Amino acid sequence: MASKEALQQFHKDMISCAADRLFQCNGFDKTTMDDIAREADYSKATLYVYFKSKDQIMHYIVLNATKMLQQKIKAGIAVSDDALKQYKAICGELVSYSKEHPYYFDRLAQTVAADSESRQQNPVMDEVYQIGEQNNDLVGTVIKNGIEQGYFKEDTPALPTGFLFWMMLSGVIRMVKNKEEYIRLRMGMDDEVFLDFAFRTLISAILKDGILHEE
Amino acid sequence: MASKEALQQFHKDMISCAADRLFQCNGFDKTTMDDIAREADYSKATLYVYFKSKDQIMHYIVLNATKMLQQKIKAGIAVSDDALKQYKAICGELVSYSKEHPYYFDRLAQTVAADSESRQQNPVMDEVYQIGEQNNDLVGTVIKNGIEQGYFKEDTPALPTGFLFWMMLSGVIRMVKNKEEYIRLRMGMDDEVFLDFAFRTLISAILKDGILHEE
Amino acid sequence: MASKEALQQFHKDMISCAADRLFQCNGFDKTTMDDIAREADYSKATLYVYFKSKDQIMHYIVLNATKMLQQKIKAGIAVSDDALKQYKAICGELVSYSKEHPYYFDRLAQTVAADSESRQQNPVMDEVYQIGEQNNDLVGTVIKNGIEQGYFKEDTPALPTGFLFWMMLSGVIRMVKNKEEYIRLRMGMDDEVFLDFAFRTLISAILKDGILHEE
Amino acid sequence: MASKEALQQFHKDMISCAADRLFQCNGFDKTTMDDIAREADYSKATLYVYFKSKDQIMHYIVLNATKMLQQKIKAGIAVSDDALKQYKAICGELVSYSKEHPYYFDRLAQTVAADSESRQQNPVMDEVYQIGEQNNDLVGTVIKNGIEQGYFKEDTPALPTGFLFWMMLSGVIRMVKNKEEYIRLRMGMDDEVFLDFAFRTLISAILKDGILHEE
DNA sequence: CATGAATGAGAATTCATTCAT
DNA sequence: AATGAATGAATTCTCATTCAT
Repeated sequence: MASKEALQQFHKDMISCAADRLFQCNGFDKTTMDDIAREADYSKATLYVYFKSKDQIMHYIVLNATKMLQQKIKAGIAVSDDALKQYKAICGELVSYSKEHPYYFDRLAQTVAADSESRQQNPVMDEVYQIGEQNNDLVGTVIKNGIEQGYFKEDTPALPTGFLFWMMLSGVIRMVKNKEEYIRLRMGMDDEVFLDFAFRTLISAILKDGILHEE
Repeated sequence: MASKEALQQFHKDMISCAADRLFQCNGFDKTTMDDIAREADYSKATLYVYFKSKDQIMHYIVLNATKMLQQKIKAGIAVSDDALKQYKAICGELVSYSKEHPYYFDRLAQTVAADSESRQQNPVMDEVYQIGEQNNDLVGTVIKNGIEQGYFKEDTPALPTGFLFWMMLSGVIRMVKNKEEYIRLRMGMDDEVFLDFAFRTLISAILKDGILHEE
Repeated sequence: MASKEALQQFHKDMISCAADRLFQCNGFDKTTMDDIAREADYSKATLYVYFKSKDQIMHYIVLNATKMLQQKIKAGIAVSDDALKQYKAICGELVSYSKEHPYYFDRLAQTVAADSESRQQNPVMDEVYQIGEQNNDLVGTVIKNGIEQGYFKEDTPALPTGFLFWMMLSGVIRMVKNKEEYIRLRMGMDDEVFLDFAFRTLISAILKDGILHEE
Repeated sequence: MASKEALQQFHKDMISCAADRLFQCNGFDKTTMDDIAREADYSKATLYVYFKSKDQIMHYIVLNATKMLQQKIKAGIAVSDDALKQYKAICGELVSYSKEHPYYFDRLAQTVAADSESRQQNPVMDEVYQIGEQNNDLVGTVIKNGIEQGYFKEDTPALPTGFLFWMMLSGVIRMVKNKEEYIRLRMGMDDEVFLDFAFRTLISAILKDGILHEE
């Protein structure tokens, strides 16, 4: 039976997914363990068999989300060697990711905020932080590629720009999710259209001639 | 006595300021009415004389913060007729504002998210929303100015770009606040330097020649 | 209104007395805060207005009991200058005390057992301990009197004997309370008669001629 | 296979010993079945194969402890025909016993408290009670011996005195265990020295001339 | 027999809110 | 208006016990 550990995994995922759904709708504090038990269709006590505390559930979710996000970024980069195509792919992945885990960006921002002190005490938080750094580096690498490939201005500092892009992209995605209605009403745009506009505008900031030439 | 209402105002401000301080430190959910009463030096029951509920305090704070933010944006615009100077001024105001009300950006993002339905039921939230729209328009106006003054690309859509800038700027400011340490460690930059870098990078996206010429 | 503090006192006493009753019947662990609230006819939340925790209630009870016990011992000593009469009076007081607070001796033994470390952290426990020491000294004083008055063997060490008597007396009282039925059945003695027998036997151990001469 | 029952015995002992260790350290209520399972290195469910409930484990321990105590007392008596030597031997046995099962004295005192009604419903408790009676009788026998041998006052009532001695001895041993530190600090005595002092003082109470002549 | 897994029934504690004065 | 006091309704977490395998 290889299933012993797999079964544990299965239950942890069942629970954390249910929790994730509720956290997304109502927020962490307003979601109770009773709610999670009901949503996951386990007894409340069973939750504590798989997770030591409510916080641990959150950490587990964030860690998973972070790992998945990294997969997406890597997948985006793997699409091509061309920096512009990589950028587009990453943007696409981020959007698809934000559809799957709509509130993850908010949560990630809060979690990674944890100072080094509290991270030291919490190995999960620390792992999240480490992966976050790696993600920044990955985006930085794309920028570097783009400079070498002659797309981006030569004086573009890869790492800070990578980090900045990461922040702006995730910030925009986060907010667009909340303002779909507003965007449609005021700008007559679908949220996907608006995001595409955002991605193009942002990349223009470092393009050599300031203009994105689509193939 | 015209002071009747003024006195009410005074107490409301006393309480909401105390609450704001605590919300910023510990978050909304982790702040109790007891905490607020202690911080404001009122009895807990008195809080309920001036606010119907804890949520009402939050709404009041957000509304005030939104209004103040608008003041800041207007002040930034009033600085000059030159769009670039206005942009810079607004960025500066946003940063100074985020120092004074660090927690506001987060809260605003969440609050304004409220859909039209819940806004209808809550006049305060609706007012917040209205002012938020006005703020977007204000930024849009600056963009329009910049186009007319020949700084920005002619095909820049003023309103969406204004909105996008607003989202990106506030997103960056929010996250930088949480990652000061990381930025210093990994990029060797002060947070203010990084923010300046961010503002310059962003504006390059719509500058005609993609380059910001400082005077 | 001098009653402000007095009222607080009143409620604390109401609650702690109710708790005491339940602790005595069912033990500390098996008594819940709900039980106490019901018994005292307060809401459970109100209990926490007057006591920080369940433990605090226990501490309060023990402290009070200890103080009252000291009163009794002092009263017993005050009865006369004659050591034998003092001894008898103290024994009587202890018995009457054990009727009023039947389970106190058990609890005291446990509480005072606390090592100096945990006492340091708990001022109430420490106070209990201090008073306990004073009680030992008081009994020691009686022994000393008795030696001087020629009742007791001259080589009787006052302090250790005082302490020993205290332990044996309280031990016997504790156990007799639990074994009334057994004593009646097996020895055909009322518990009071048995206790009297115990007190006489014990004092014989240090009487000069080993015999208690009643007046 | 005669071992069927022996094996059951073995497991029951494994479990009850583990439980005993934990009860002694942390008390009955603060020891969980999980703790016991871990300490005994059985699965928690297996505990229920051998004991119907947590209470049953306690009862089993108390019964065993009571039986062992009886062994000790009998051993003490067997040492000699001389009542004084028997007394000393019993005292020594009690002390050694209290070192091995420090928590037992407390528990015994509480358990035996059970009234005849609840004993009827619980055969184990009843057995404990029966053995307790026998123990009292055994001590009573020693007293009787001592009277016949001319050591003790002729009017000493054997049974009540036996019982009294049992209570006082166990009471002292119990409390000394908790107050070692205090005794060392205040009286400059080792706990064993103090106990020896206690035993000598107590026996003096019934010695014909009130003085213990050591050989 | 042995046990991993699941859980019902609490347990202590908290807190926003009400109300009589 | 201001508040001390009181509390209902949760909330997180625990644990003895059961049961299918």
